[in-house]
Amino acid sequence: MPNDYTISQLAKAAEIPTTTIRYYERIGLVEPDNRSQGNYRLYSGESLNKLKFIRASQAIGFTLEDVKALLSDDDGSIPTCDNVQSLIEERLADIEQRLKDLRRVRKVLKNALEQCQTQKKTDCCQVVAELKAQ
Amino acid sequence: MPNDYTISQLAKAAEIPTTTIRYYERIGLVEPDNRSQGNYRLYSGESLNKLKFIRASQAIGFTLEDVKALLSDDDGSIPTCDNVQSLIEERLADIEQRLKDLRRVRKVLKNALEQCQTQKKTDCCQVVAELKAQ
DNA sequence: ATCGAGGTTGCACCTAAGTGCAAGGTCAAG
DNA sequence: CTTGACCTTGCACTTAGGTGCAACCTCGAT
Repeated sequence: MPNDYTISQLAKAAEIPTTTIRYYERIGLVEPDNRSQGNYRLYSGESLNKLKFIRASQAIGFTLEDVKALLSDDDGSIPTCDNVQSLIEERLADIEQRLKDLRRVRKVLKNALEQCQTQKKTDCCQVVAELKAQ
Repeated sequence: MPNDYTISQLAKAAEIPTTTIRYYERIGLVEPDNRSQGNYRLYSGESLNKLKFIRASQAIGFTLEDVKALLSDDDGSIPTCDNVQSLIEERLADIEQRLKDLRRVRKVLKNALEQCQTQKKTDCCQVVAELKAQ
């Protein structure tokens, strides 16, 4: 793991646009570890890990605000167990709810589609009316 | 079903803020059926149905753009069967994918939480490191 | 020394689905 | 005829997660 990335090297390694990395800096997520003479941002391998962590966290549904909370406490220190645990629990509850909603919606749509198909297209748009009645 | 609602009467009946109704008008979703002398918007029961339909469609995951397509074709006429059907099919595929993603995420989070709990809180934030490895 | 690639900053803009506000017009009751 | 509730318009702002651009700076190679 090299220890001095320019922003575009980091971007390439993390598969994130440089503009997005600067955006993360703006919102206080990732800071360069250093600056070159010419004021170029310089990053360590740590930063690469951090970026990967951010993307992984996003992929499992955390917002960037959540990630910020996961990465550091209010006072800038390491987050407490309770913080981490309750964030995870919140996300889980959230996900269960979304699963429930999606299954309900899937049922409605499947019904509608079936209607759509059995109507032999003579009055498929009946379906729209059906949806109205939901 | 009365036949002349002012905007706030309609809003109350549909349980949608007046501001939102005006917003729907701005984006071409719902137009008042008439105007009073004083230039007040006047709506019919049809409009009430339309609003209910919009909310029902949103609840099953259609965007307002989708709803627009469901409510009228490009030329302003009734949508064709094919239009309706393919919109529904798209939404279904979408939902299946989201269900898959959410189940995966749920698994990751459940693992993390378990780690979190079995660590007896001595090093709960290990979990963060685990997530990094995803 | 100069050229092009890549860096810097600040600022504006994007989507989606609204919300908020100000300045003014209307309506019904008292 | 005034008061208060409701309506009108237009415009700006919101959240989240970025993208795009202009004007300028730096670096390495030729």
